[in-house]
Amino acid sequence: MAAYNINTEQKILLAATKIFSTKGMQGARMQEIADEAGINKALLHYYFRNKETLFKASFHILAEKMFKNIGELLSSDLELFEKIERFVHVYLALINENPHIPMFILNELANSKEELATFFKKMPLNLKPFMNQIEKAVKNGLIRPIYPPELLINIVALSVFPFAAKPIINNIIVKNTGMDFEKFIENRKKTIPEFIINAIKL
Amino acid sequence: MAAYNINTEQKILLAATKIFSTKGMQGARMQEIADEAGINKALLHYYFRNKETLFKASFHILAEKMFKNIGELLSSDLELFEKIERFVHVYLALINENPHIPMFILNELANSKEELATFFKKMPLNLKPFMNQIEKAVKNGLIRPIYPPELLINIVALSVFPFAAKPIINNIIVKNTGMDFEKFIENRKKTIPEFIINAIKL
DNA sequence: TTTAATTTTGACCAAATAGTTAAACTTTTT
DNA sequence: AAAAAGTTTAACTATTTGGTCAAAATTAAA
Repeated sequence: MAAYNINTEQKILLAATKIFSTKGMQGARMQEIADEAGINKALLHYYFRNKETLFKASFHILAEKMFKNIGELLSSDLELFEKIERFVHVYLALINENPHIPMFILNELANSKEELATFFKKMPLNLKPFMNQIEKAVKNGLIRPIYPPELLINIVALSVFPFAAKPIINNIIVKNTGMDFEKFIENRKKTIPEFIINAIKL
Repeated sequence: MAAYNINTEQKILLAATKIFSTKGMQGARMQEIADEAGINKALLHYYFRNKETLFKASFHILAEKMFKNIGELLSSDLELFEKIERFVHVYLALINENPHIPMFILNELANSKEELATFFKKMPLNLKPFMNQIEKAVKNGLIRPIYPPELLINIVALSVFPFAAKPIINNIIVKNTGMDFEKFIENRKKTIPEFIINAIKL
C-alpha cells in the first residue's frame, strides 16, 4: 500500500488557506481551490470529505499561525515596556506577512458560536501571566491604573485595525501625504509602542 | 396609475441591510431577504433589478449611517481633547446600535476596488480641518509630535476593533472578570479618551 | 363601473456549485 | 511479475440559488 501522500494534502491546504483567507468560507469555491492546488476537484473530496471539513482544517492552521508564539512572548519575564515593544514589532511583522488572516478570523468567528468554543480550547493561549504583570505594574506605581484586559485589547487593536481598514487608510494617508501603506506600517512598529507607553506610564 | 409603493421598498431595504450586514454580500440569500421583508422573492427583483443593485443600495445606506455627522463633529471648532472625548462617545454609541456595520464595511471594501472609489466620492467626509487642528496642537506644544492621520486612525482603531473582535473579547473579559460586553463598552467611553489624551498630552 | 396601470405572487428556468462514481493510473507488497 | 492498495481523473448528479414570466390581485383613472 502506498504511503499516504502528504505532499498533495499540503498542496491542498496551502491552496485552501490562501483562497479561504481572502474570500471567506462563503466566497471560496471548491473549484478555485482545486485549480490553485493544481489538482482535480474530486481529489479535494478524496482528502477532505467536504467543504466544511476543508474549511475547518484551514481555519485551524490560520488561527494557529496568528496565536502561536504570542502566548510565549506575553508570558516571558521581559520588563513590561520592552515586552510591549517586542510584541508590537513581532505582531506587525507577522500580520504584514499574512495581511488577510486577522480579518478572516474575526469574520468567521463572528458567524460560528460552536467553532469559537473548540477554537479556544485547542489554542493554548494563557493570558494570565501578562494580566498579572500589568496588575503588578499598576500596584508598584509604574503605570497608571488600567483594567489589564483593556490594555491588551488596546495593544492588539492598534496593531490589527490598520490591516483590516487598509483600503480606507490607504486613501487617507495617500490623500494627506505621499506615504504608502508599507512605510506607514513600518513606522508604526515604533509609534504604536511609544503611543501606548506614553498612555500608561506615570 | 398607483403611487410607487415606497413602503414596500423601505421594507425591502430594511431587510436587506439587516441580512447583508450580518452575512455579507456572498453569504446573504435573496430568499432570506425576501422572507425577512415578508414578501415574495420575485418582488425583490421588481424593486431592485438584481442582487448587486440591492447590495449597493444597502451598502450606501449602511456606509452613510457610519460616516454621516462624523465629518461635522471632526470639523467643528471644539478644543482637541474635548473633541476626542465627544467623538469616542458618539462613535461607540453609534456602533453599539449597529454592531455589525463596521466589519461589514471593512469586509466588503476589502473585496471591491471600484466600489471604494464611488464610495469615497459620494461620502462628504473632509478630514483636513481635523488634521490641521492636530498639526496646530503639535506646533503649539499642546501635544507630543504625532503624524495627524495616525492619531485619527488610533482613535478609530480603539473604538471599532472591540466590536470586530467581540467573540474573542467576550471570552477574554469573561474569563478574567465577571464583566459583560455591554459594560465593557460603556466603560470604554471613558477609558479610550483617557488613554489617548495621556498618550499625546505633554 | 369599466378600463388601465401597477403591484404581488406561484411556478418555473438556467447557471453555478458542492459532491459522487467508476475507471485509469501509480505505487507498494508479495 | 502479479496482485493489491492507494491515488488521480473525467464525466456525471443533485442541490442551491439568482433570476424570469405569466397570471392574479390590487389600486388608480376614465
